[in-house]
Amino acid sequence: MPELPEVETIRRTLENRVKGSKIDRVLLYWNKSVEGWDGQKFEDIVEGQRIESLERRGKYLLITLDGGWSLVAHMRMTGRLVYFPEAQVPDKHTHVVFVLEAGELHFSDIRKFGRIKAVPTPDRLLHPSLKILGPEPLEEDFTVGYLVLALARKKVNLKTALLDQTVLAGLGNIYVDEALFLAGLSPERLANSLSPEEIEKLHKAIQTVLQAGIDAQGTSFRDYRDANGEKGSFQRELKVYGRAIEPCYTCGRPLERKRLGGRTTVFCSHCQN
DNA sequence: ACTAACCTGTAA
DNA sequence: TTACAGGTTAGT
Repeated sequence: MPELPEVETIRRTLENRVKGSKIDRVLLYWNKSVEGWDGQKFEDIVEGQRIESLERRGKYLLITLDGGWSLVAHMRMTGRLVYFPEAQVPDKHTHVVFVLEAGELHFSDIRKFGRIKAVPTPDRLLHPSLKILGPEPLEEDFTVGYLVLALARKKVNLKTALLDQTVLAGLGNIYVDEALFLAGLSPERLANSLSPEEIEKLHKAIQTVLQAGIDAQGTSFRDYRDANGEKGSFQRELKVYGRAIEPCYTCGRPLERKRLGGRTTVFCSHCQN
């Protein structure tokens, strides 16, 4: 579910709610949602620690605690982190409850793919799956020059290349399709076949779409909610994702649906070349 | 470079 | 009943 704009929105809304507060207790309802580093028990690591800061890297949320540990969370498809000011009876999909000094933080996940792992704070970015991530698309190290180099060595189609988190951290199925539409590029194009002008358009489109997603507080196509339990609004601005067969807003022709890189891809074969 | 696996819910 | 869903990883 959450891609970069959604995780960033969770980070921001959560920061307002829980930064500085102490985690008194951890209640586990489904053990596989959490892992403790080196087999240490998750609850023992976390209980009694205060939340110092919240960061995001790609689609990962990093919650740093004051006792030398950090929580690395990934929501995968349907994970949510929602804050409640008052104690709440956990619903059937809530797998972890963090009881805070004031209020509770509930991790719920219908499909149970999401994970929260406790790691020593200095190692939080060295975790294998984080270490391999490409640059942050909205930071300065994501330059046109970088994208030129990164795409040059990919022998796959554009859709597959942009979903690859080692190329760029944080794009998922929604925002890749939207960025490619905005850039006027076909998802079927070979990643190493783009002209410098096309790469520049793509670079711009990726940043524009992600920033718009953040500004809209994410895309609530179905399950996504922020830390206040609120929906985002970017679903109202989607040009192609979820619109297969429907008319292209630019040319009126029906949008195409194809499976690329193992994911459903929607695009306009007339406007995207 | 594809596919299955991890899971549950919803819609066709 | 089957297909499919904002993701990642471990197998061919």
